[in-house]
Order: sequence, then structure tokens, then C-alpha cells
Amino acid sequence: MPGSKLDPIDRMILAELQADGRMTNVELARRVGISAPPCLRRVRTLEESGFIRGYHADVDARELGFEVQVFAMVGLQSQAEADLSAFEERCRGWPLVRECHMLNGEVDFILKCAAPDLSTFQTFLTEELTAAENVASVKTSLVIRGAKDEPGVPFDVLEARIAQSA
Amino acid sequence: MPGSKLDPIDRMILAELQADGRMTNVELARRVGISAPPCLRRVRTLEESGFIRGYHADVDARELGFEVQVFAMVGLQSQAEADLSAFEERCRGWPLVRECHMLNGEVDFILKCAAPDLSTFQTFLTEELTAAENVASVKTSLVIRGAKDEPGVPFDVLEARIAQSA
DNA sequence: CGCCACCGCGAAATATTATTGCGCTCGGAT
DNA sequence: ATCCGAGCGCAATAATATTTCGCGGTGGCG
Repeated sequence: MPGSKLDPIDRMILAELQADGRMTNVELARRVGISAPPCLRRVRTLEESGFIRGYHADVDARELGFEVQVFAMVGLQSQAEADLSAFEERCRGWPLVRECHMLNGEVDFILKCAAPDLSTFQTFLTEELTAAENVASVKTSLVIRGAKDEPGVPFDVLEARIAQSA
Repeated sequence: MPGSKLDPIDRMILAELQADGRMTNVELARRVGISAPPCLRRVRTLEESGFIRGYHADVDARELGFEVQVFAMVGLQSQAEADLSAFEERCRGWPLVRECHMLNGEVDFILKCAAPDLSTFQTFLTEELTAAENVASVKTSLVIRGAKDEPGVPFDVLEARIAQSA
């Protein structure tokens, strides 16, 4: 069972750093109830073992002029592994594509895209995405507005789950 | 035109902090080519003016036991503003819902959900989401695997755009 | 029951970093 | 040409991160 190797303090650390990735180590240590050195050791261990993949500033795309956010549902002609991988690799090369997830169901992939304006996205859509090899269908939906955007792990759910299994 | 108030150094700072949110200020200053104090002043300004919304550790959900990721397409019965807001507010209250975006097209909302296992999600789906007031239809797609996940701004696109408009 | 190796912790010392204040320079406007 | 403001770099100080060291608790084994 993944997660079992983590004690409550580790999970607190993860929750705190997810909420504020620039918290100083002393503040973090204070919040989780241990002193700074072991706290830092725990953080390093969590980083090296892959529980923490990295730290990122959350930059406001709209403020920077990226007014357009689009979800694109992509269907492929062939779902052979080689063709799936090829499409994924192509997505990684497109800067406008920020996320690419493979799905079950009628649609093969969902892409989250960001663009400065509609025409930039349209150009990408018609000349790159739709035109790409093996792409059978693309359905796009513009994001009107965002209501919630908190990537990461719901630690309250995790704690509840651990409490019940104890 | 948003973004015009930022000079190339500011944009470099944003790009660096988006890539590594825990970079020390001296390292950041070194990379963008100025000394530490003005660099820190710029970062503070970017934070206060909202270009930087915050910093977050990127926690590996799968390692923590959240094996299930699902996209849910939700259609409502009424699209009156009050009903849309009510649904958004409900989404903010659901821990399993990590993102909620309002869309154009046939579907009203797309939700990105994370759950420890399928049965937890199923319970949420049937007893909470589908059962919620004003919800007309829900279509879900399980994420088989992720191929790209880099939320944020494609700064290379931004720079190209600024270069051409200069 | 007692002994010993093994972790993880905390306190102190050191190195690194953040932060503040000040004088300088470069452009733009009068 | 001169004034003025914005932004920079430098130096000093405060805060923080990081390493080192010794202690106490725990589990395995004689």
C-alpha cells in the first residue's frame, strides 16, 4: 500500500509544502511540531524518493496575456502502442499543449491548451493538431471561466482514509 | 495590453520560478543577470501585483495512493447565472474535485477529480455529483496514463510573440 | 533480563541566504 | 543644460539553511 511508509509528520510536511512551497524550513518545522534539522532531512528524503516532484511558482497566465484556455478531445485512427506514444511525443513538443492525458472511453486523449488569443489557437488547431498524423477527430471547448484550480492531493481525504484503516 | 508592464528580466524571473519555485534568490539573480537585492524587489512586486499567485510543491498523487484520476463532463439543467454559481460553489466544497472549469459547447463544466480508488470515486459520482441539484448529465473518463503535465505559461511562446510585436 | 546496534531527534556551530539602507548612474522632461 | 525619478549595485546586518555531534528510545539477540 503506497503511502504507508509515510508517518503523520511526513504527510503534514507534504500538505504544508503543497499549500506553500516557499515556506521556510524553520516555519515548516514549527508547524509540524519537530525541530528544523530532522524536518529538513525529511523534506530531502521526500524529494529524493519522488513524493515531491518539484516546486513551481503559480504564474497567472491571464495577467501575462494568455487569455485563451481550451480543452481538446482527440481521437486517433490507430490505438496501437507505437501510435499512442508517437502522439504523446508530439504533444510534448507543442508548447501550447500544457497537459496531455490518455483516457478510456470514446475519446483517446484530452489536452489542456493555453494560447495568447483565439487566432493563435486556431492556427495551432488547424495547422498542427488536426493536421497531425493519425489524428482522426478533434473536439475543442473553450474555457469560459475557472471555478476551482487546486492541482494536487486532497490531504483531508487521505487522512480520513488512513484513520479508518487503522 | 497585459504583460507590457513587464520587462525581459521580469519575464525571465517568472519563467525561472515557474520551473523551480524554490530557487534561492541569489541563484535567480545570477541567472537573470542582476544582483540579488533588485531581483528580490522584482519578485516581491510580481507577487504583490498578482503575476505570481503562489508557490506549491508538486506532490506525486499516485505515490500517495491516489491511483484514480478522472475527467468528468457535467451538463446542467439550468444555465442561469445563479445556478452556475451554485454548482461551482458545490465543486469547491468537494475535495475529490481538484479543478472545475466552465466550458462552451454541449457540456457546461469539466471537472478533474482525484481519488484513492475506483470505489471511492464511484461513491462520490453516484451519491454526490450525479445526485446534486441541477445536474442533468455526467460523463466520466478515466485517465489511463499521463503524457504531459506542465501547468503554467509557455514562456517561449510569450517571448516569440513579444519579439514579433516589437 | 540485559546488552548492543540502529535510527531519529534536538542543540550548537557554521555557511549560506535574505533583507535593509545608501550612494550611484542612466533617461526623460522641463 | 539641469533637475528628477527609477532602478541598480555595494556593503552591512539579520535570518535561515545546513552540517556536526551527542543523546535517548527501540528492537533483535545473547
